[in-house]
Amino acid sequence: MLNELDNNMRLTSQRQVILEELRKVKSHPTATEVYDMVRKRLPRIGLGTVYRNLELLTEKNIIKKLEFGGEQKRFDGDTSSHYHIRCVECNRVEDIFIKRHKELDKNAASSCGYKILDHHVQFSGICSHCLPDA
Amino acid sequence: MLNELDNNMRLTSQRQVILEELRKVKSHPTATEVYDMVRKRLPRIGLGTVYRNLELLTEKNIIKKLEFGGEQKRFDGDTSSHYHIRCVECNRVEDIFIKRHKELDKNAASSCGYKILDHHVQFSGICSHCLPDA
DNA sequence: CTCAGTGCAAACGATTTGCAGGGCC
DNA sequence: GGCCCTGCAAATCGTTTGCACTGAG
Repeated sequence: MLNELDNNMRLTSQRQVILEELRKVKSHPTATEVYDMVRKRLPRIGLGTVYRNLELLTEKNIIKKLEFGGEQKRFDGDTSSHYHIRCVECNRVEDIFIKRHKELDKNAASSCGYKILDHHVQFSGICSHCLPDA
Repeated sequence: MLNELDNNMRLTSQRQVILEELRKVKSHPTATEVYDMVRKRLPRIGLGTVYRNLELLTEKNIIKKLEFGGEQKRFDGDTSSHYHIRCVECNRVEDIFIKRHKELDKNAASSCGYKILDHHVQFSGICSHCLPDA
């Protein structure tokens, strides 16, 4: 694990625990949530350290930063390409593993002068927990 | 214009000018940018008023709030359903008018227990202004 | 040893809010 | 004339950063 690190990046316990905790869940936690998770194992860790490491791991493509609507950014320990859905009731964010629509990029390319690099699809809906009481 | 307002929503000059300025451009300005645009016509307007009105117009579906990655939220005077692309170099955001992919919603629905309400596609790429010097 | 990384606290930037006055309906 | 809305400023919230110290390599 973390063999993806640069030679001059150190494998600190903080960094290791942050990554482990993030990979343990599928809930796309915010920085504060990661902080809380990690603090159970490293009570003296600072929130700044969490932010710094999440940023750094994102730059190295070891994790992914999700820039959803809403206030806080979320982080995903799964870097495989997939879409996301957010429940408009409880704000839960879950993965959607459907095949990437390559035509989207093609269609977009022909409709504008951009060189298309990537796309992301965010669905919004109501999750099974929130549906019954609607 | 603004006949979409509730009976108890007042048509103040601030509100009117904010909407007019927003509809005038296709640049998806941030709240501060709207503030600057509006201030040329209403020099004494407060930033808080701009935020309050943008929020309110969003709730009434008269404008749209775009929650892109990055720091500030952007606003779109065009509420018709369309996708967006952001230039990773200059952060410009432009419209992509390709047909909505209905299959996306269908595929997503069958892959999760959600009731799908909507989806949005954000492309990232490099715009024509930034391409030559790459 | 050295220098990247840490904890802590202060700084920051975007957005929100409390309040007293103002003007639309 | 009521009350929605405004300007202003202070407050809030997520995130970033400066600094002196620590510990990985």
